[in-house]
Amino acid sequence: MLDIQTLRNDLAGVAARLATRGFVLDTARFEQLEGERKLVQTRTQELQARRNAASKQIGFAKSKGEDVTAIMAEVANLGDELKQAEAQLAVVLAELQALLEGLPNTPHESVPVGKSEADNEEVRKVGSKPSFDFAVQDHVSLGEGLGGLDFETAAKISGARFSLLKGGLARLHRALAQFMLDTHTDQHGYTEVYVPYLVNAASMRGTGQLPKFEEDLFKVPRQMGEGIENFYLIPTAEVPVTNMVRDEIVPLESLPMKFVAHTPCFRSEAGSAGRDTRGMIRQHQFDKVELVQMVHPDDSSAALEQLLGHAETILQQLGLHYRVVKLCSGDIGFSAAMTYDIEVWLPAQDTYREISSCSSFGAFQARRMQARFRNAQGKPELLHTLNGSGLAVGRTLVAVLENFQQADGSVVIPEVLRPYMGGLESLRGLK
RNA sequence: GGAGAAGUGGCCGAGUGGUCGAAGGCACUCCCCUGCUAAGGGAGCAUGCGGGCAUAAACCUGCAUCGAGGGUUCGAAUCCCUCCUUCUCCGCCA
Repeated sequence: MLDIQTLRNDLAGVAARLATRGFVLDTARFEQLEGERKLVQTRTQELQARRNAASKQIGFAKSKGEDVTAIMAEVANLGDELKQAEAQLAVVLAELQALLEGLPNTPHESVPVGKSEADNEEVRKVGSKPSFDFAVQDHVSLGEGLGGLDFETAAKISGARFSLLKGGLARLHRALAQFMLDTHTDQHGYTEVYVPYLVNAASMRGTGQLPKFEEDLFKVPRQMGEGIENFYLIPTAEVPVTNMVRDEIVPLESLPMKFVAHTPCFRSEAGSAGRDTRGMIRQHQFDKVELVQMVHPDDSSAALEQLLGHAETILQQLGLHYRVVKLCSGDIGFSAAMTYDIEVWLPAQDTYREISSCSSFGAFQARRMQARFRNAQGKPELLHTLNGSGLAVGRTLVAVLENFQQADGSVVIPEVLRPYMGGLESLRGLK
């Protein structure tokens, strides 16, 4: 959520910055709502003040045994007017809030201006493309050849966009997650957390998935008293982990907070019918190791570079070729102020595919969540949040399969994973 | 699932219709005293949103907030209803 003060003080400026990401801010509507709010709020508070003063008088007079009928009569007339004003105020505030919650974050000043993916900036390439003297297979035929990847059974059990891993492949998948977790906890100073996979609407609102992107989420209705309230399956660990600090005021000394979590992620992929239908690239369920940081506002830029480096370490240690892309203003996500994508080389597709997305959100999420720290002056101040995949486990598995495949259809296991694989050096025809 | 108890500021904890946004304590900040450690005295110290303000801080002021949402009342932390959460006991269970 953007700071309403900023909107009041520099509406045109905010509109211009939002325009760089292709968002049109209805400034006239904001001004109209804001004007109405000011009017109604002032009037409501005036009425409340009068009522409070009169009530106080009544109490005071009664305690002295005086007659209060005169004041009572005066206050009685206030009632209806006040109720009406309060109701009107509630409506205006709700509209204003809805408008505010629908506004995306303003891009950081360093973000390149652009319309789409095509305008993203390549920051660097690391490593080099592997060369093959045979016709490469994609991960689907490799996995099926190894007997460890079974989409048909997954489809029978659940439907399209699910996968089933077996034997060595299932273990490799687990090994990847373990390796990532161990690296981030042992070498990068993150605290591992295990978190709920079903969260409430307030949490989704806090990180910005709600109210705008409900169609991307899996909803689980449940009976709550007389009504229905929804749980939501997390689309990323960012949601539960970041919401750990919702409605909290943490001490200055606790910053930066760095958490890592391995969770499944669930996405309805509502808008992507027909895209990436083959293989494990785009699934309703996939595992991800997620890095989350809560930092002092002064440190968030440096923290993003650091977090990006942590994610890159995984690819480097696995020996995978990748590039880092800085997303342009038109391509960054709703809540993000700045985003780097890490794209891994996939030889069978002859292209780079996103395997991690590292973003800084400034105070955008913190403001929605009222997540604060006590600053040096002792005053509560919004903290800054960041997160990034480190990495998407399913896509990493795809990358390992495709990049380390051999002519005979076997796959060499990267050395750093072998301790997690019982010393196994390659996957071949496992049952 | 059944029975009971409880949810108050950073923390502990008083408060059952009226100068209560809230006693007292701890923690914290400032000052005084004290030649270490410790102790003593005084003051300050919730959050959000408005207005003063055309701008940052400070300050003054109004409103709201005592788990959440409704209700009763001139007035609710306090009474009523619904819900949520936590704790204890019983049952069930990975």
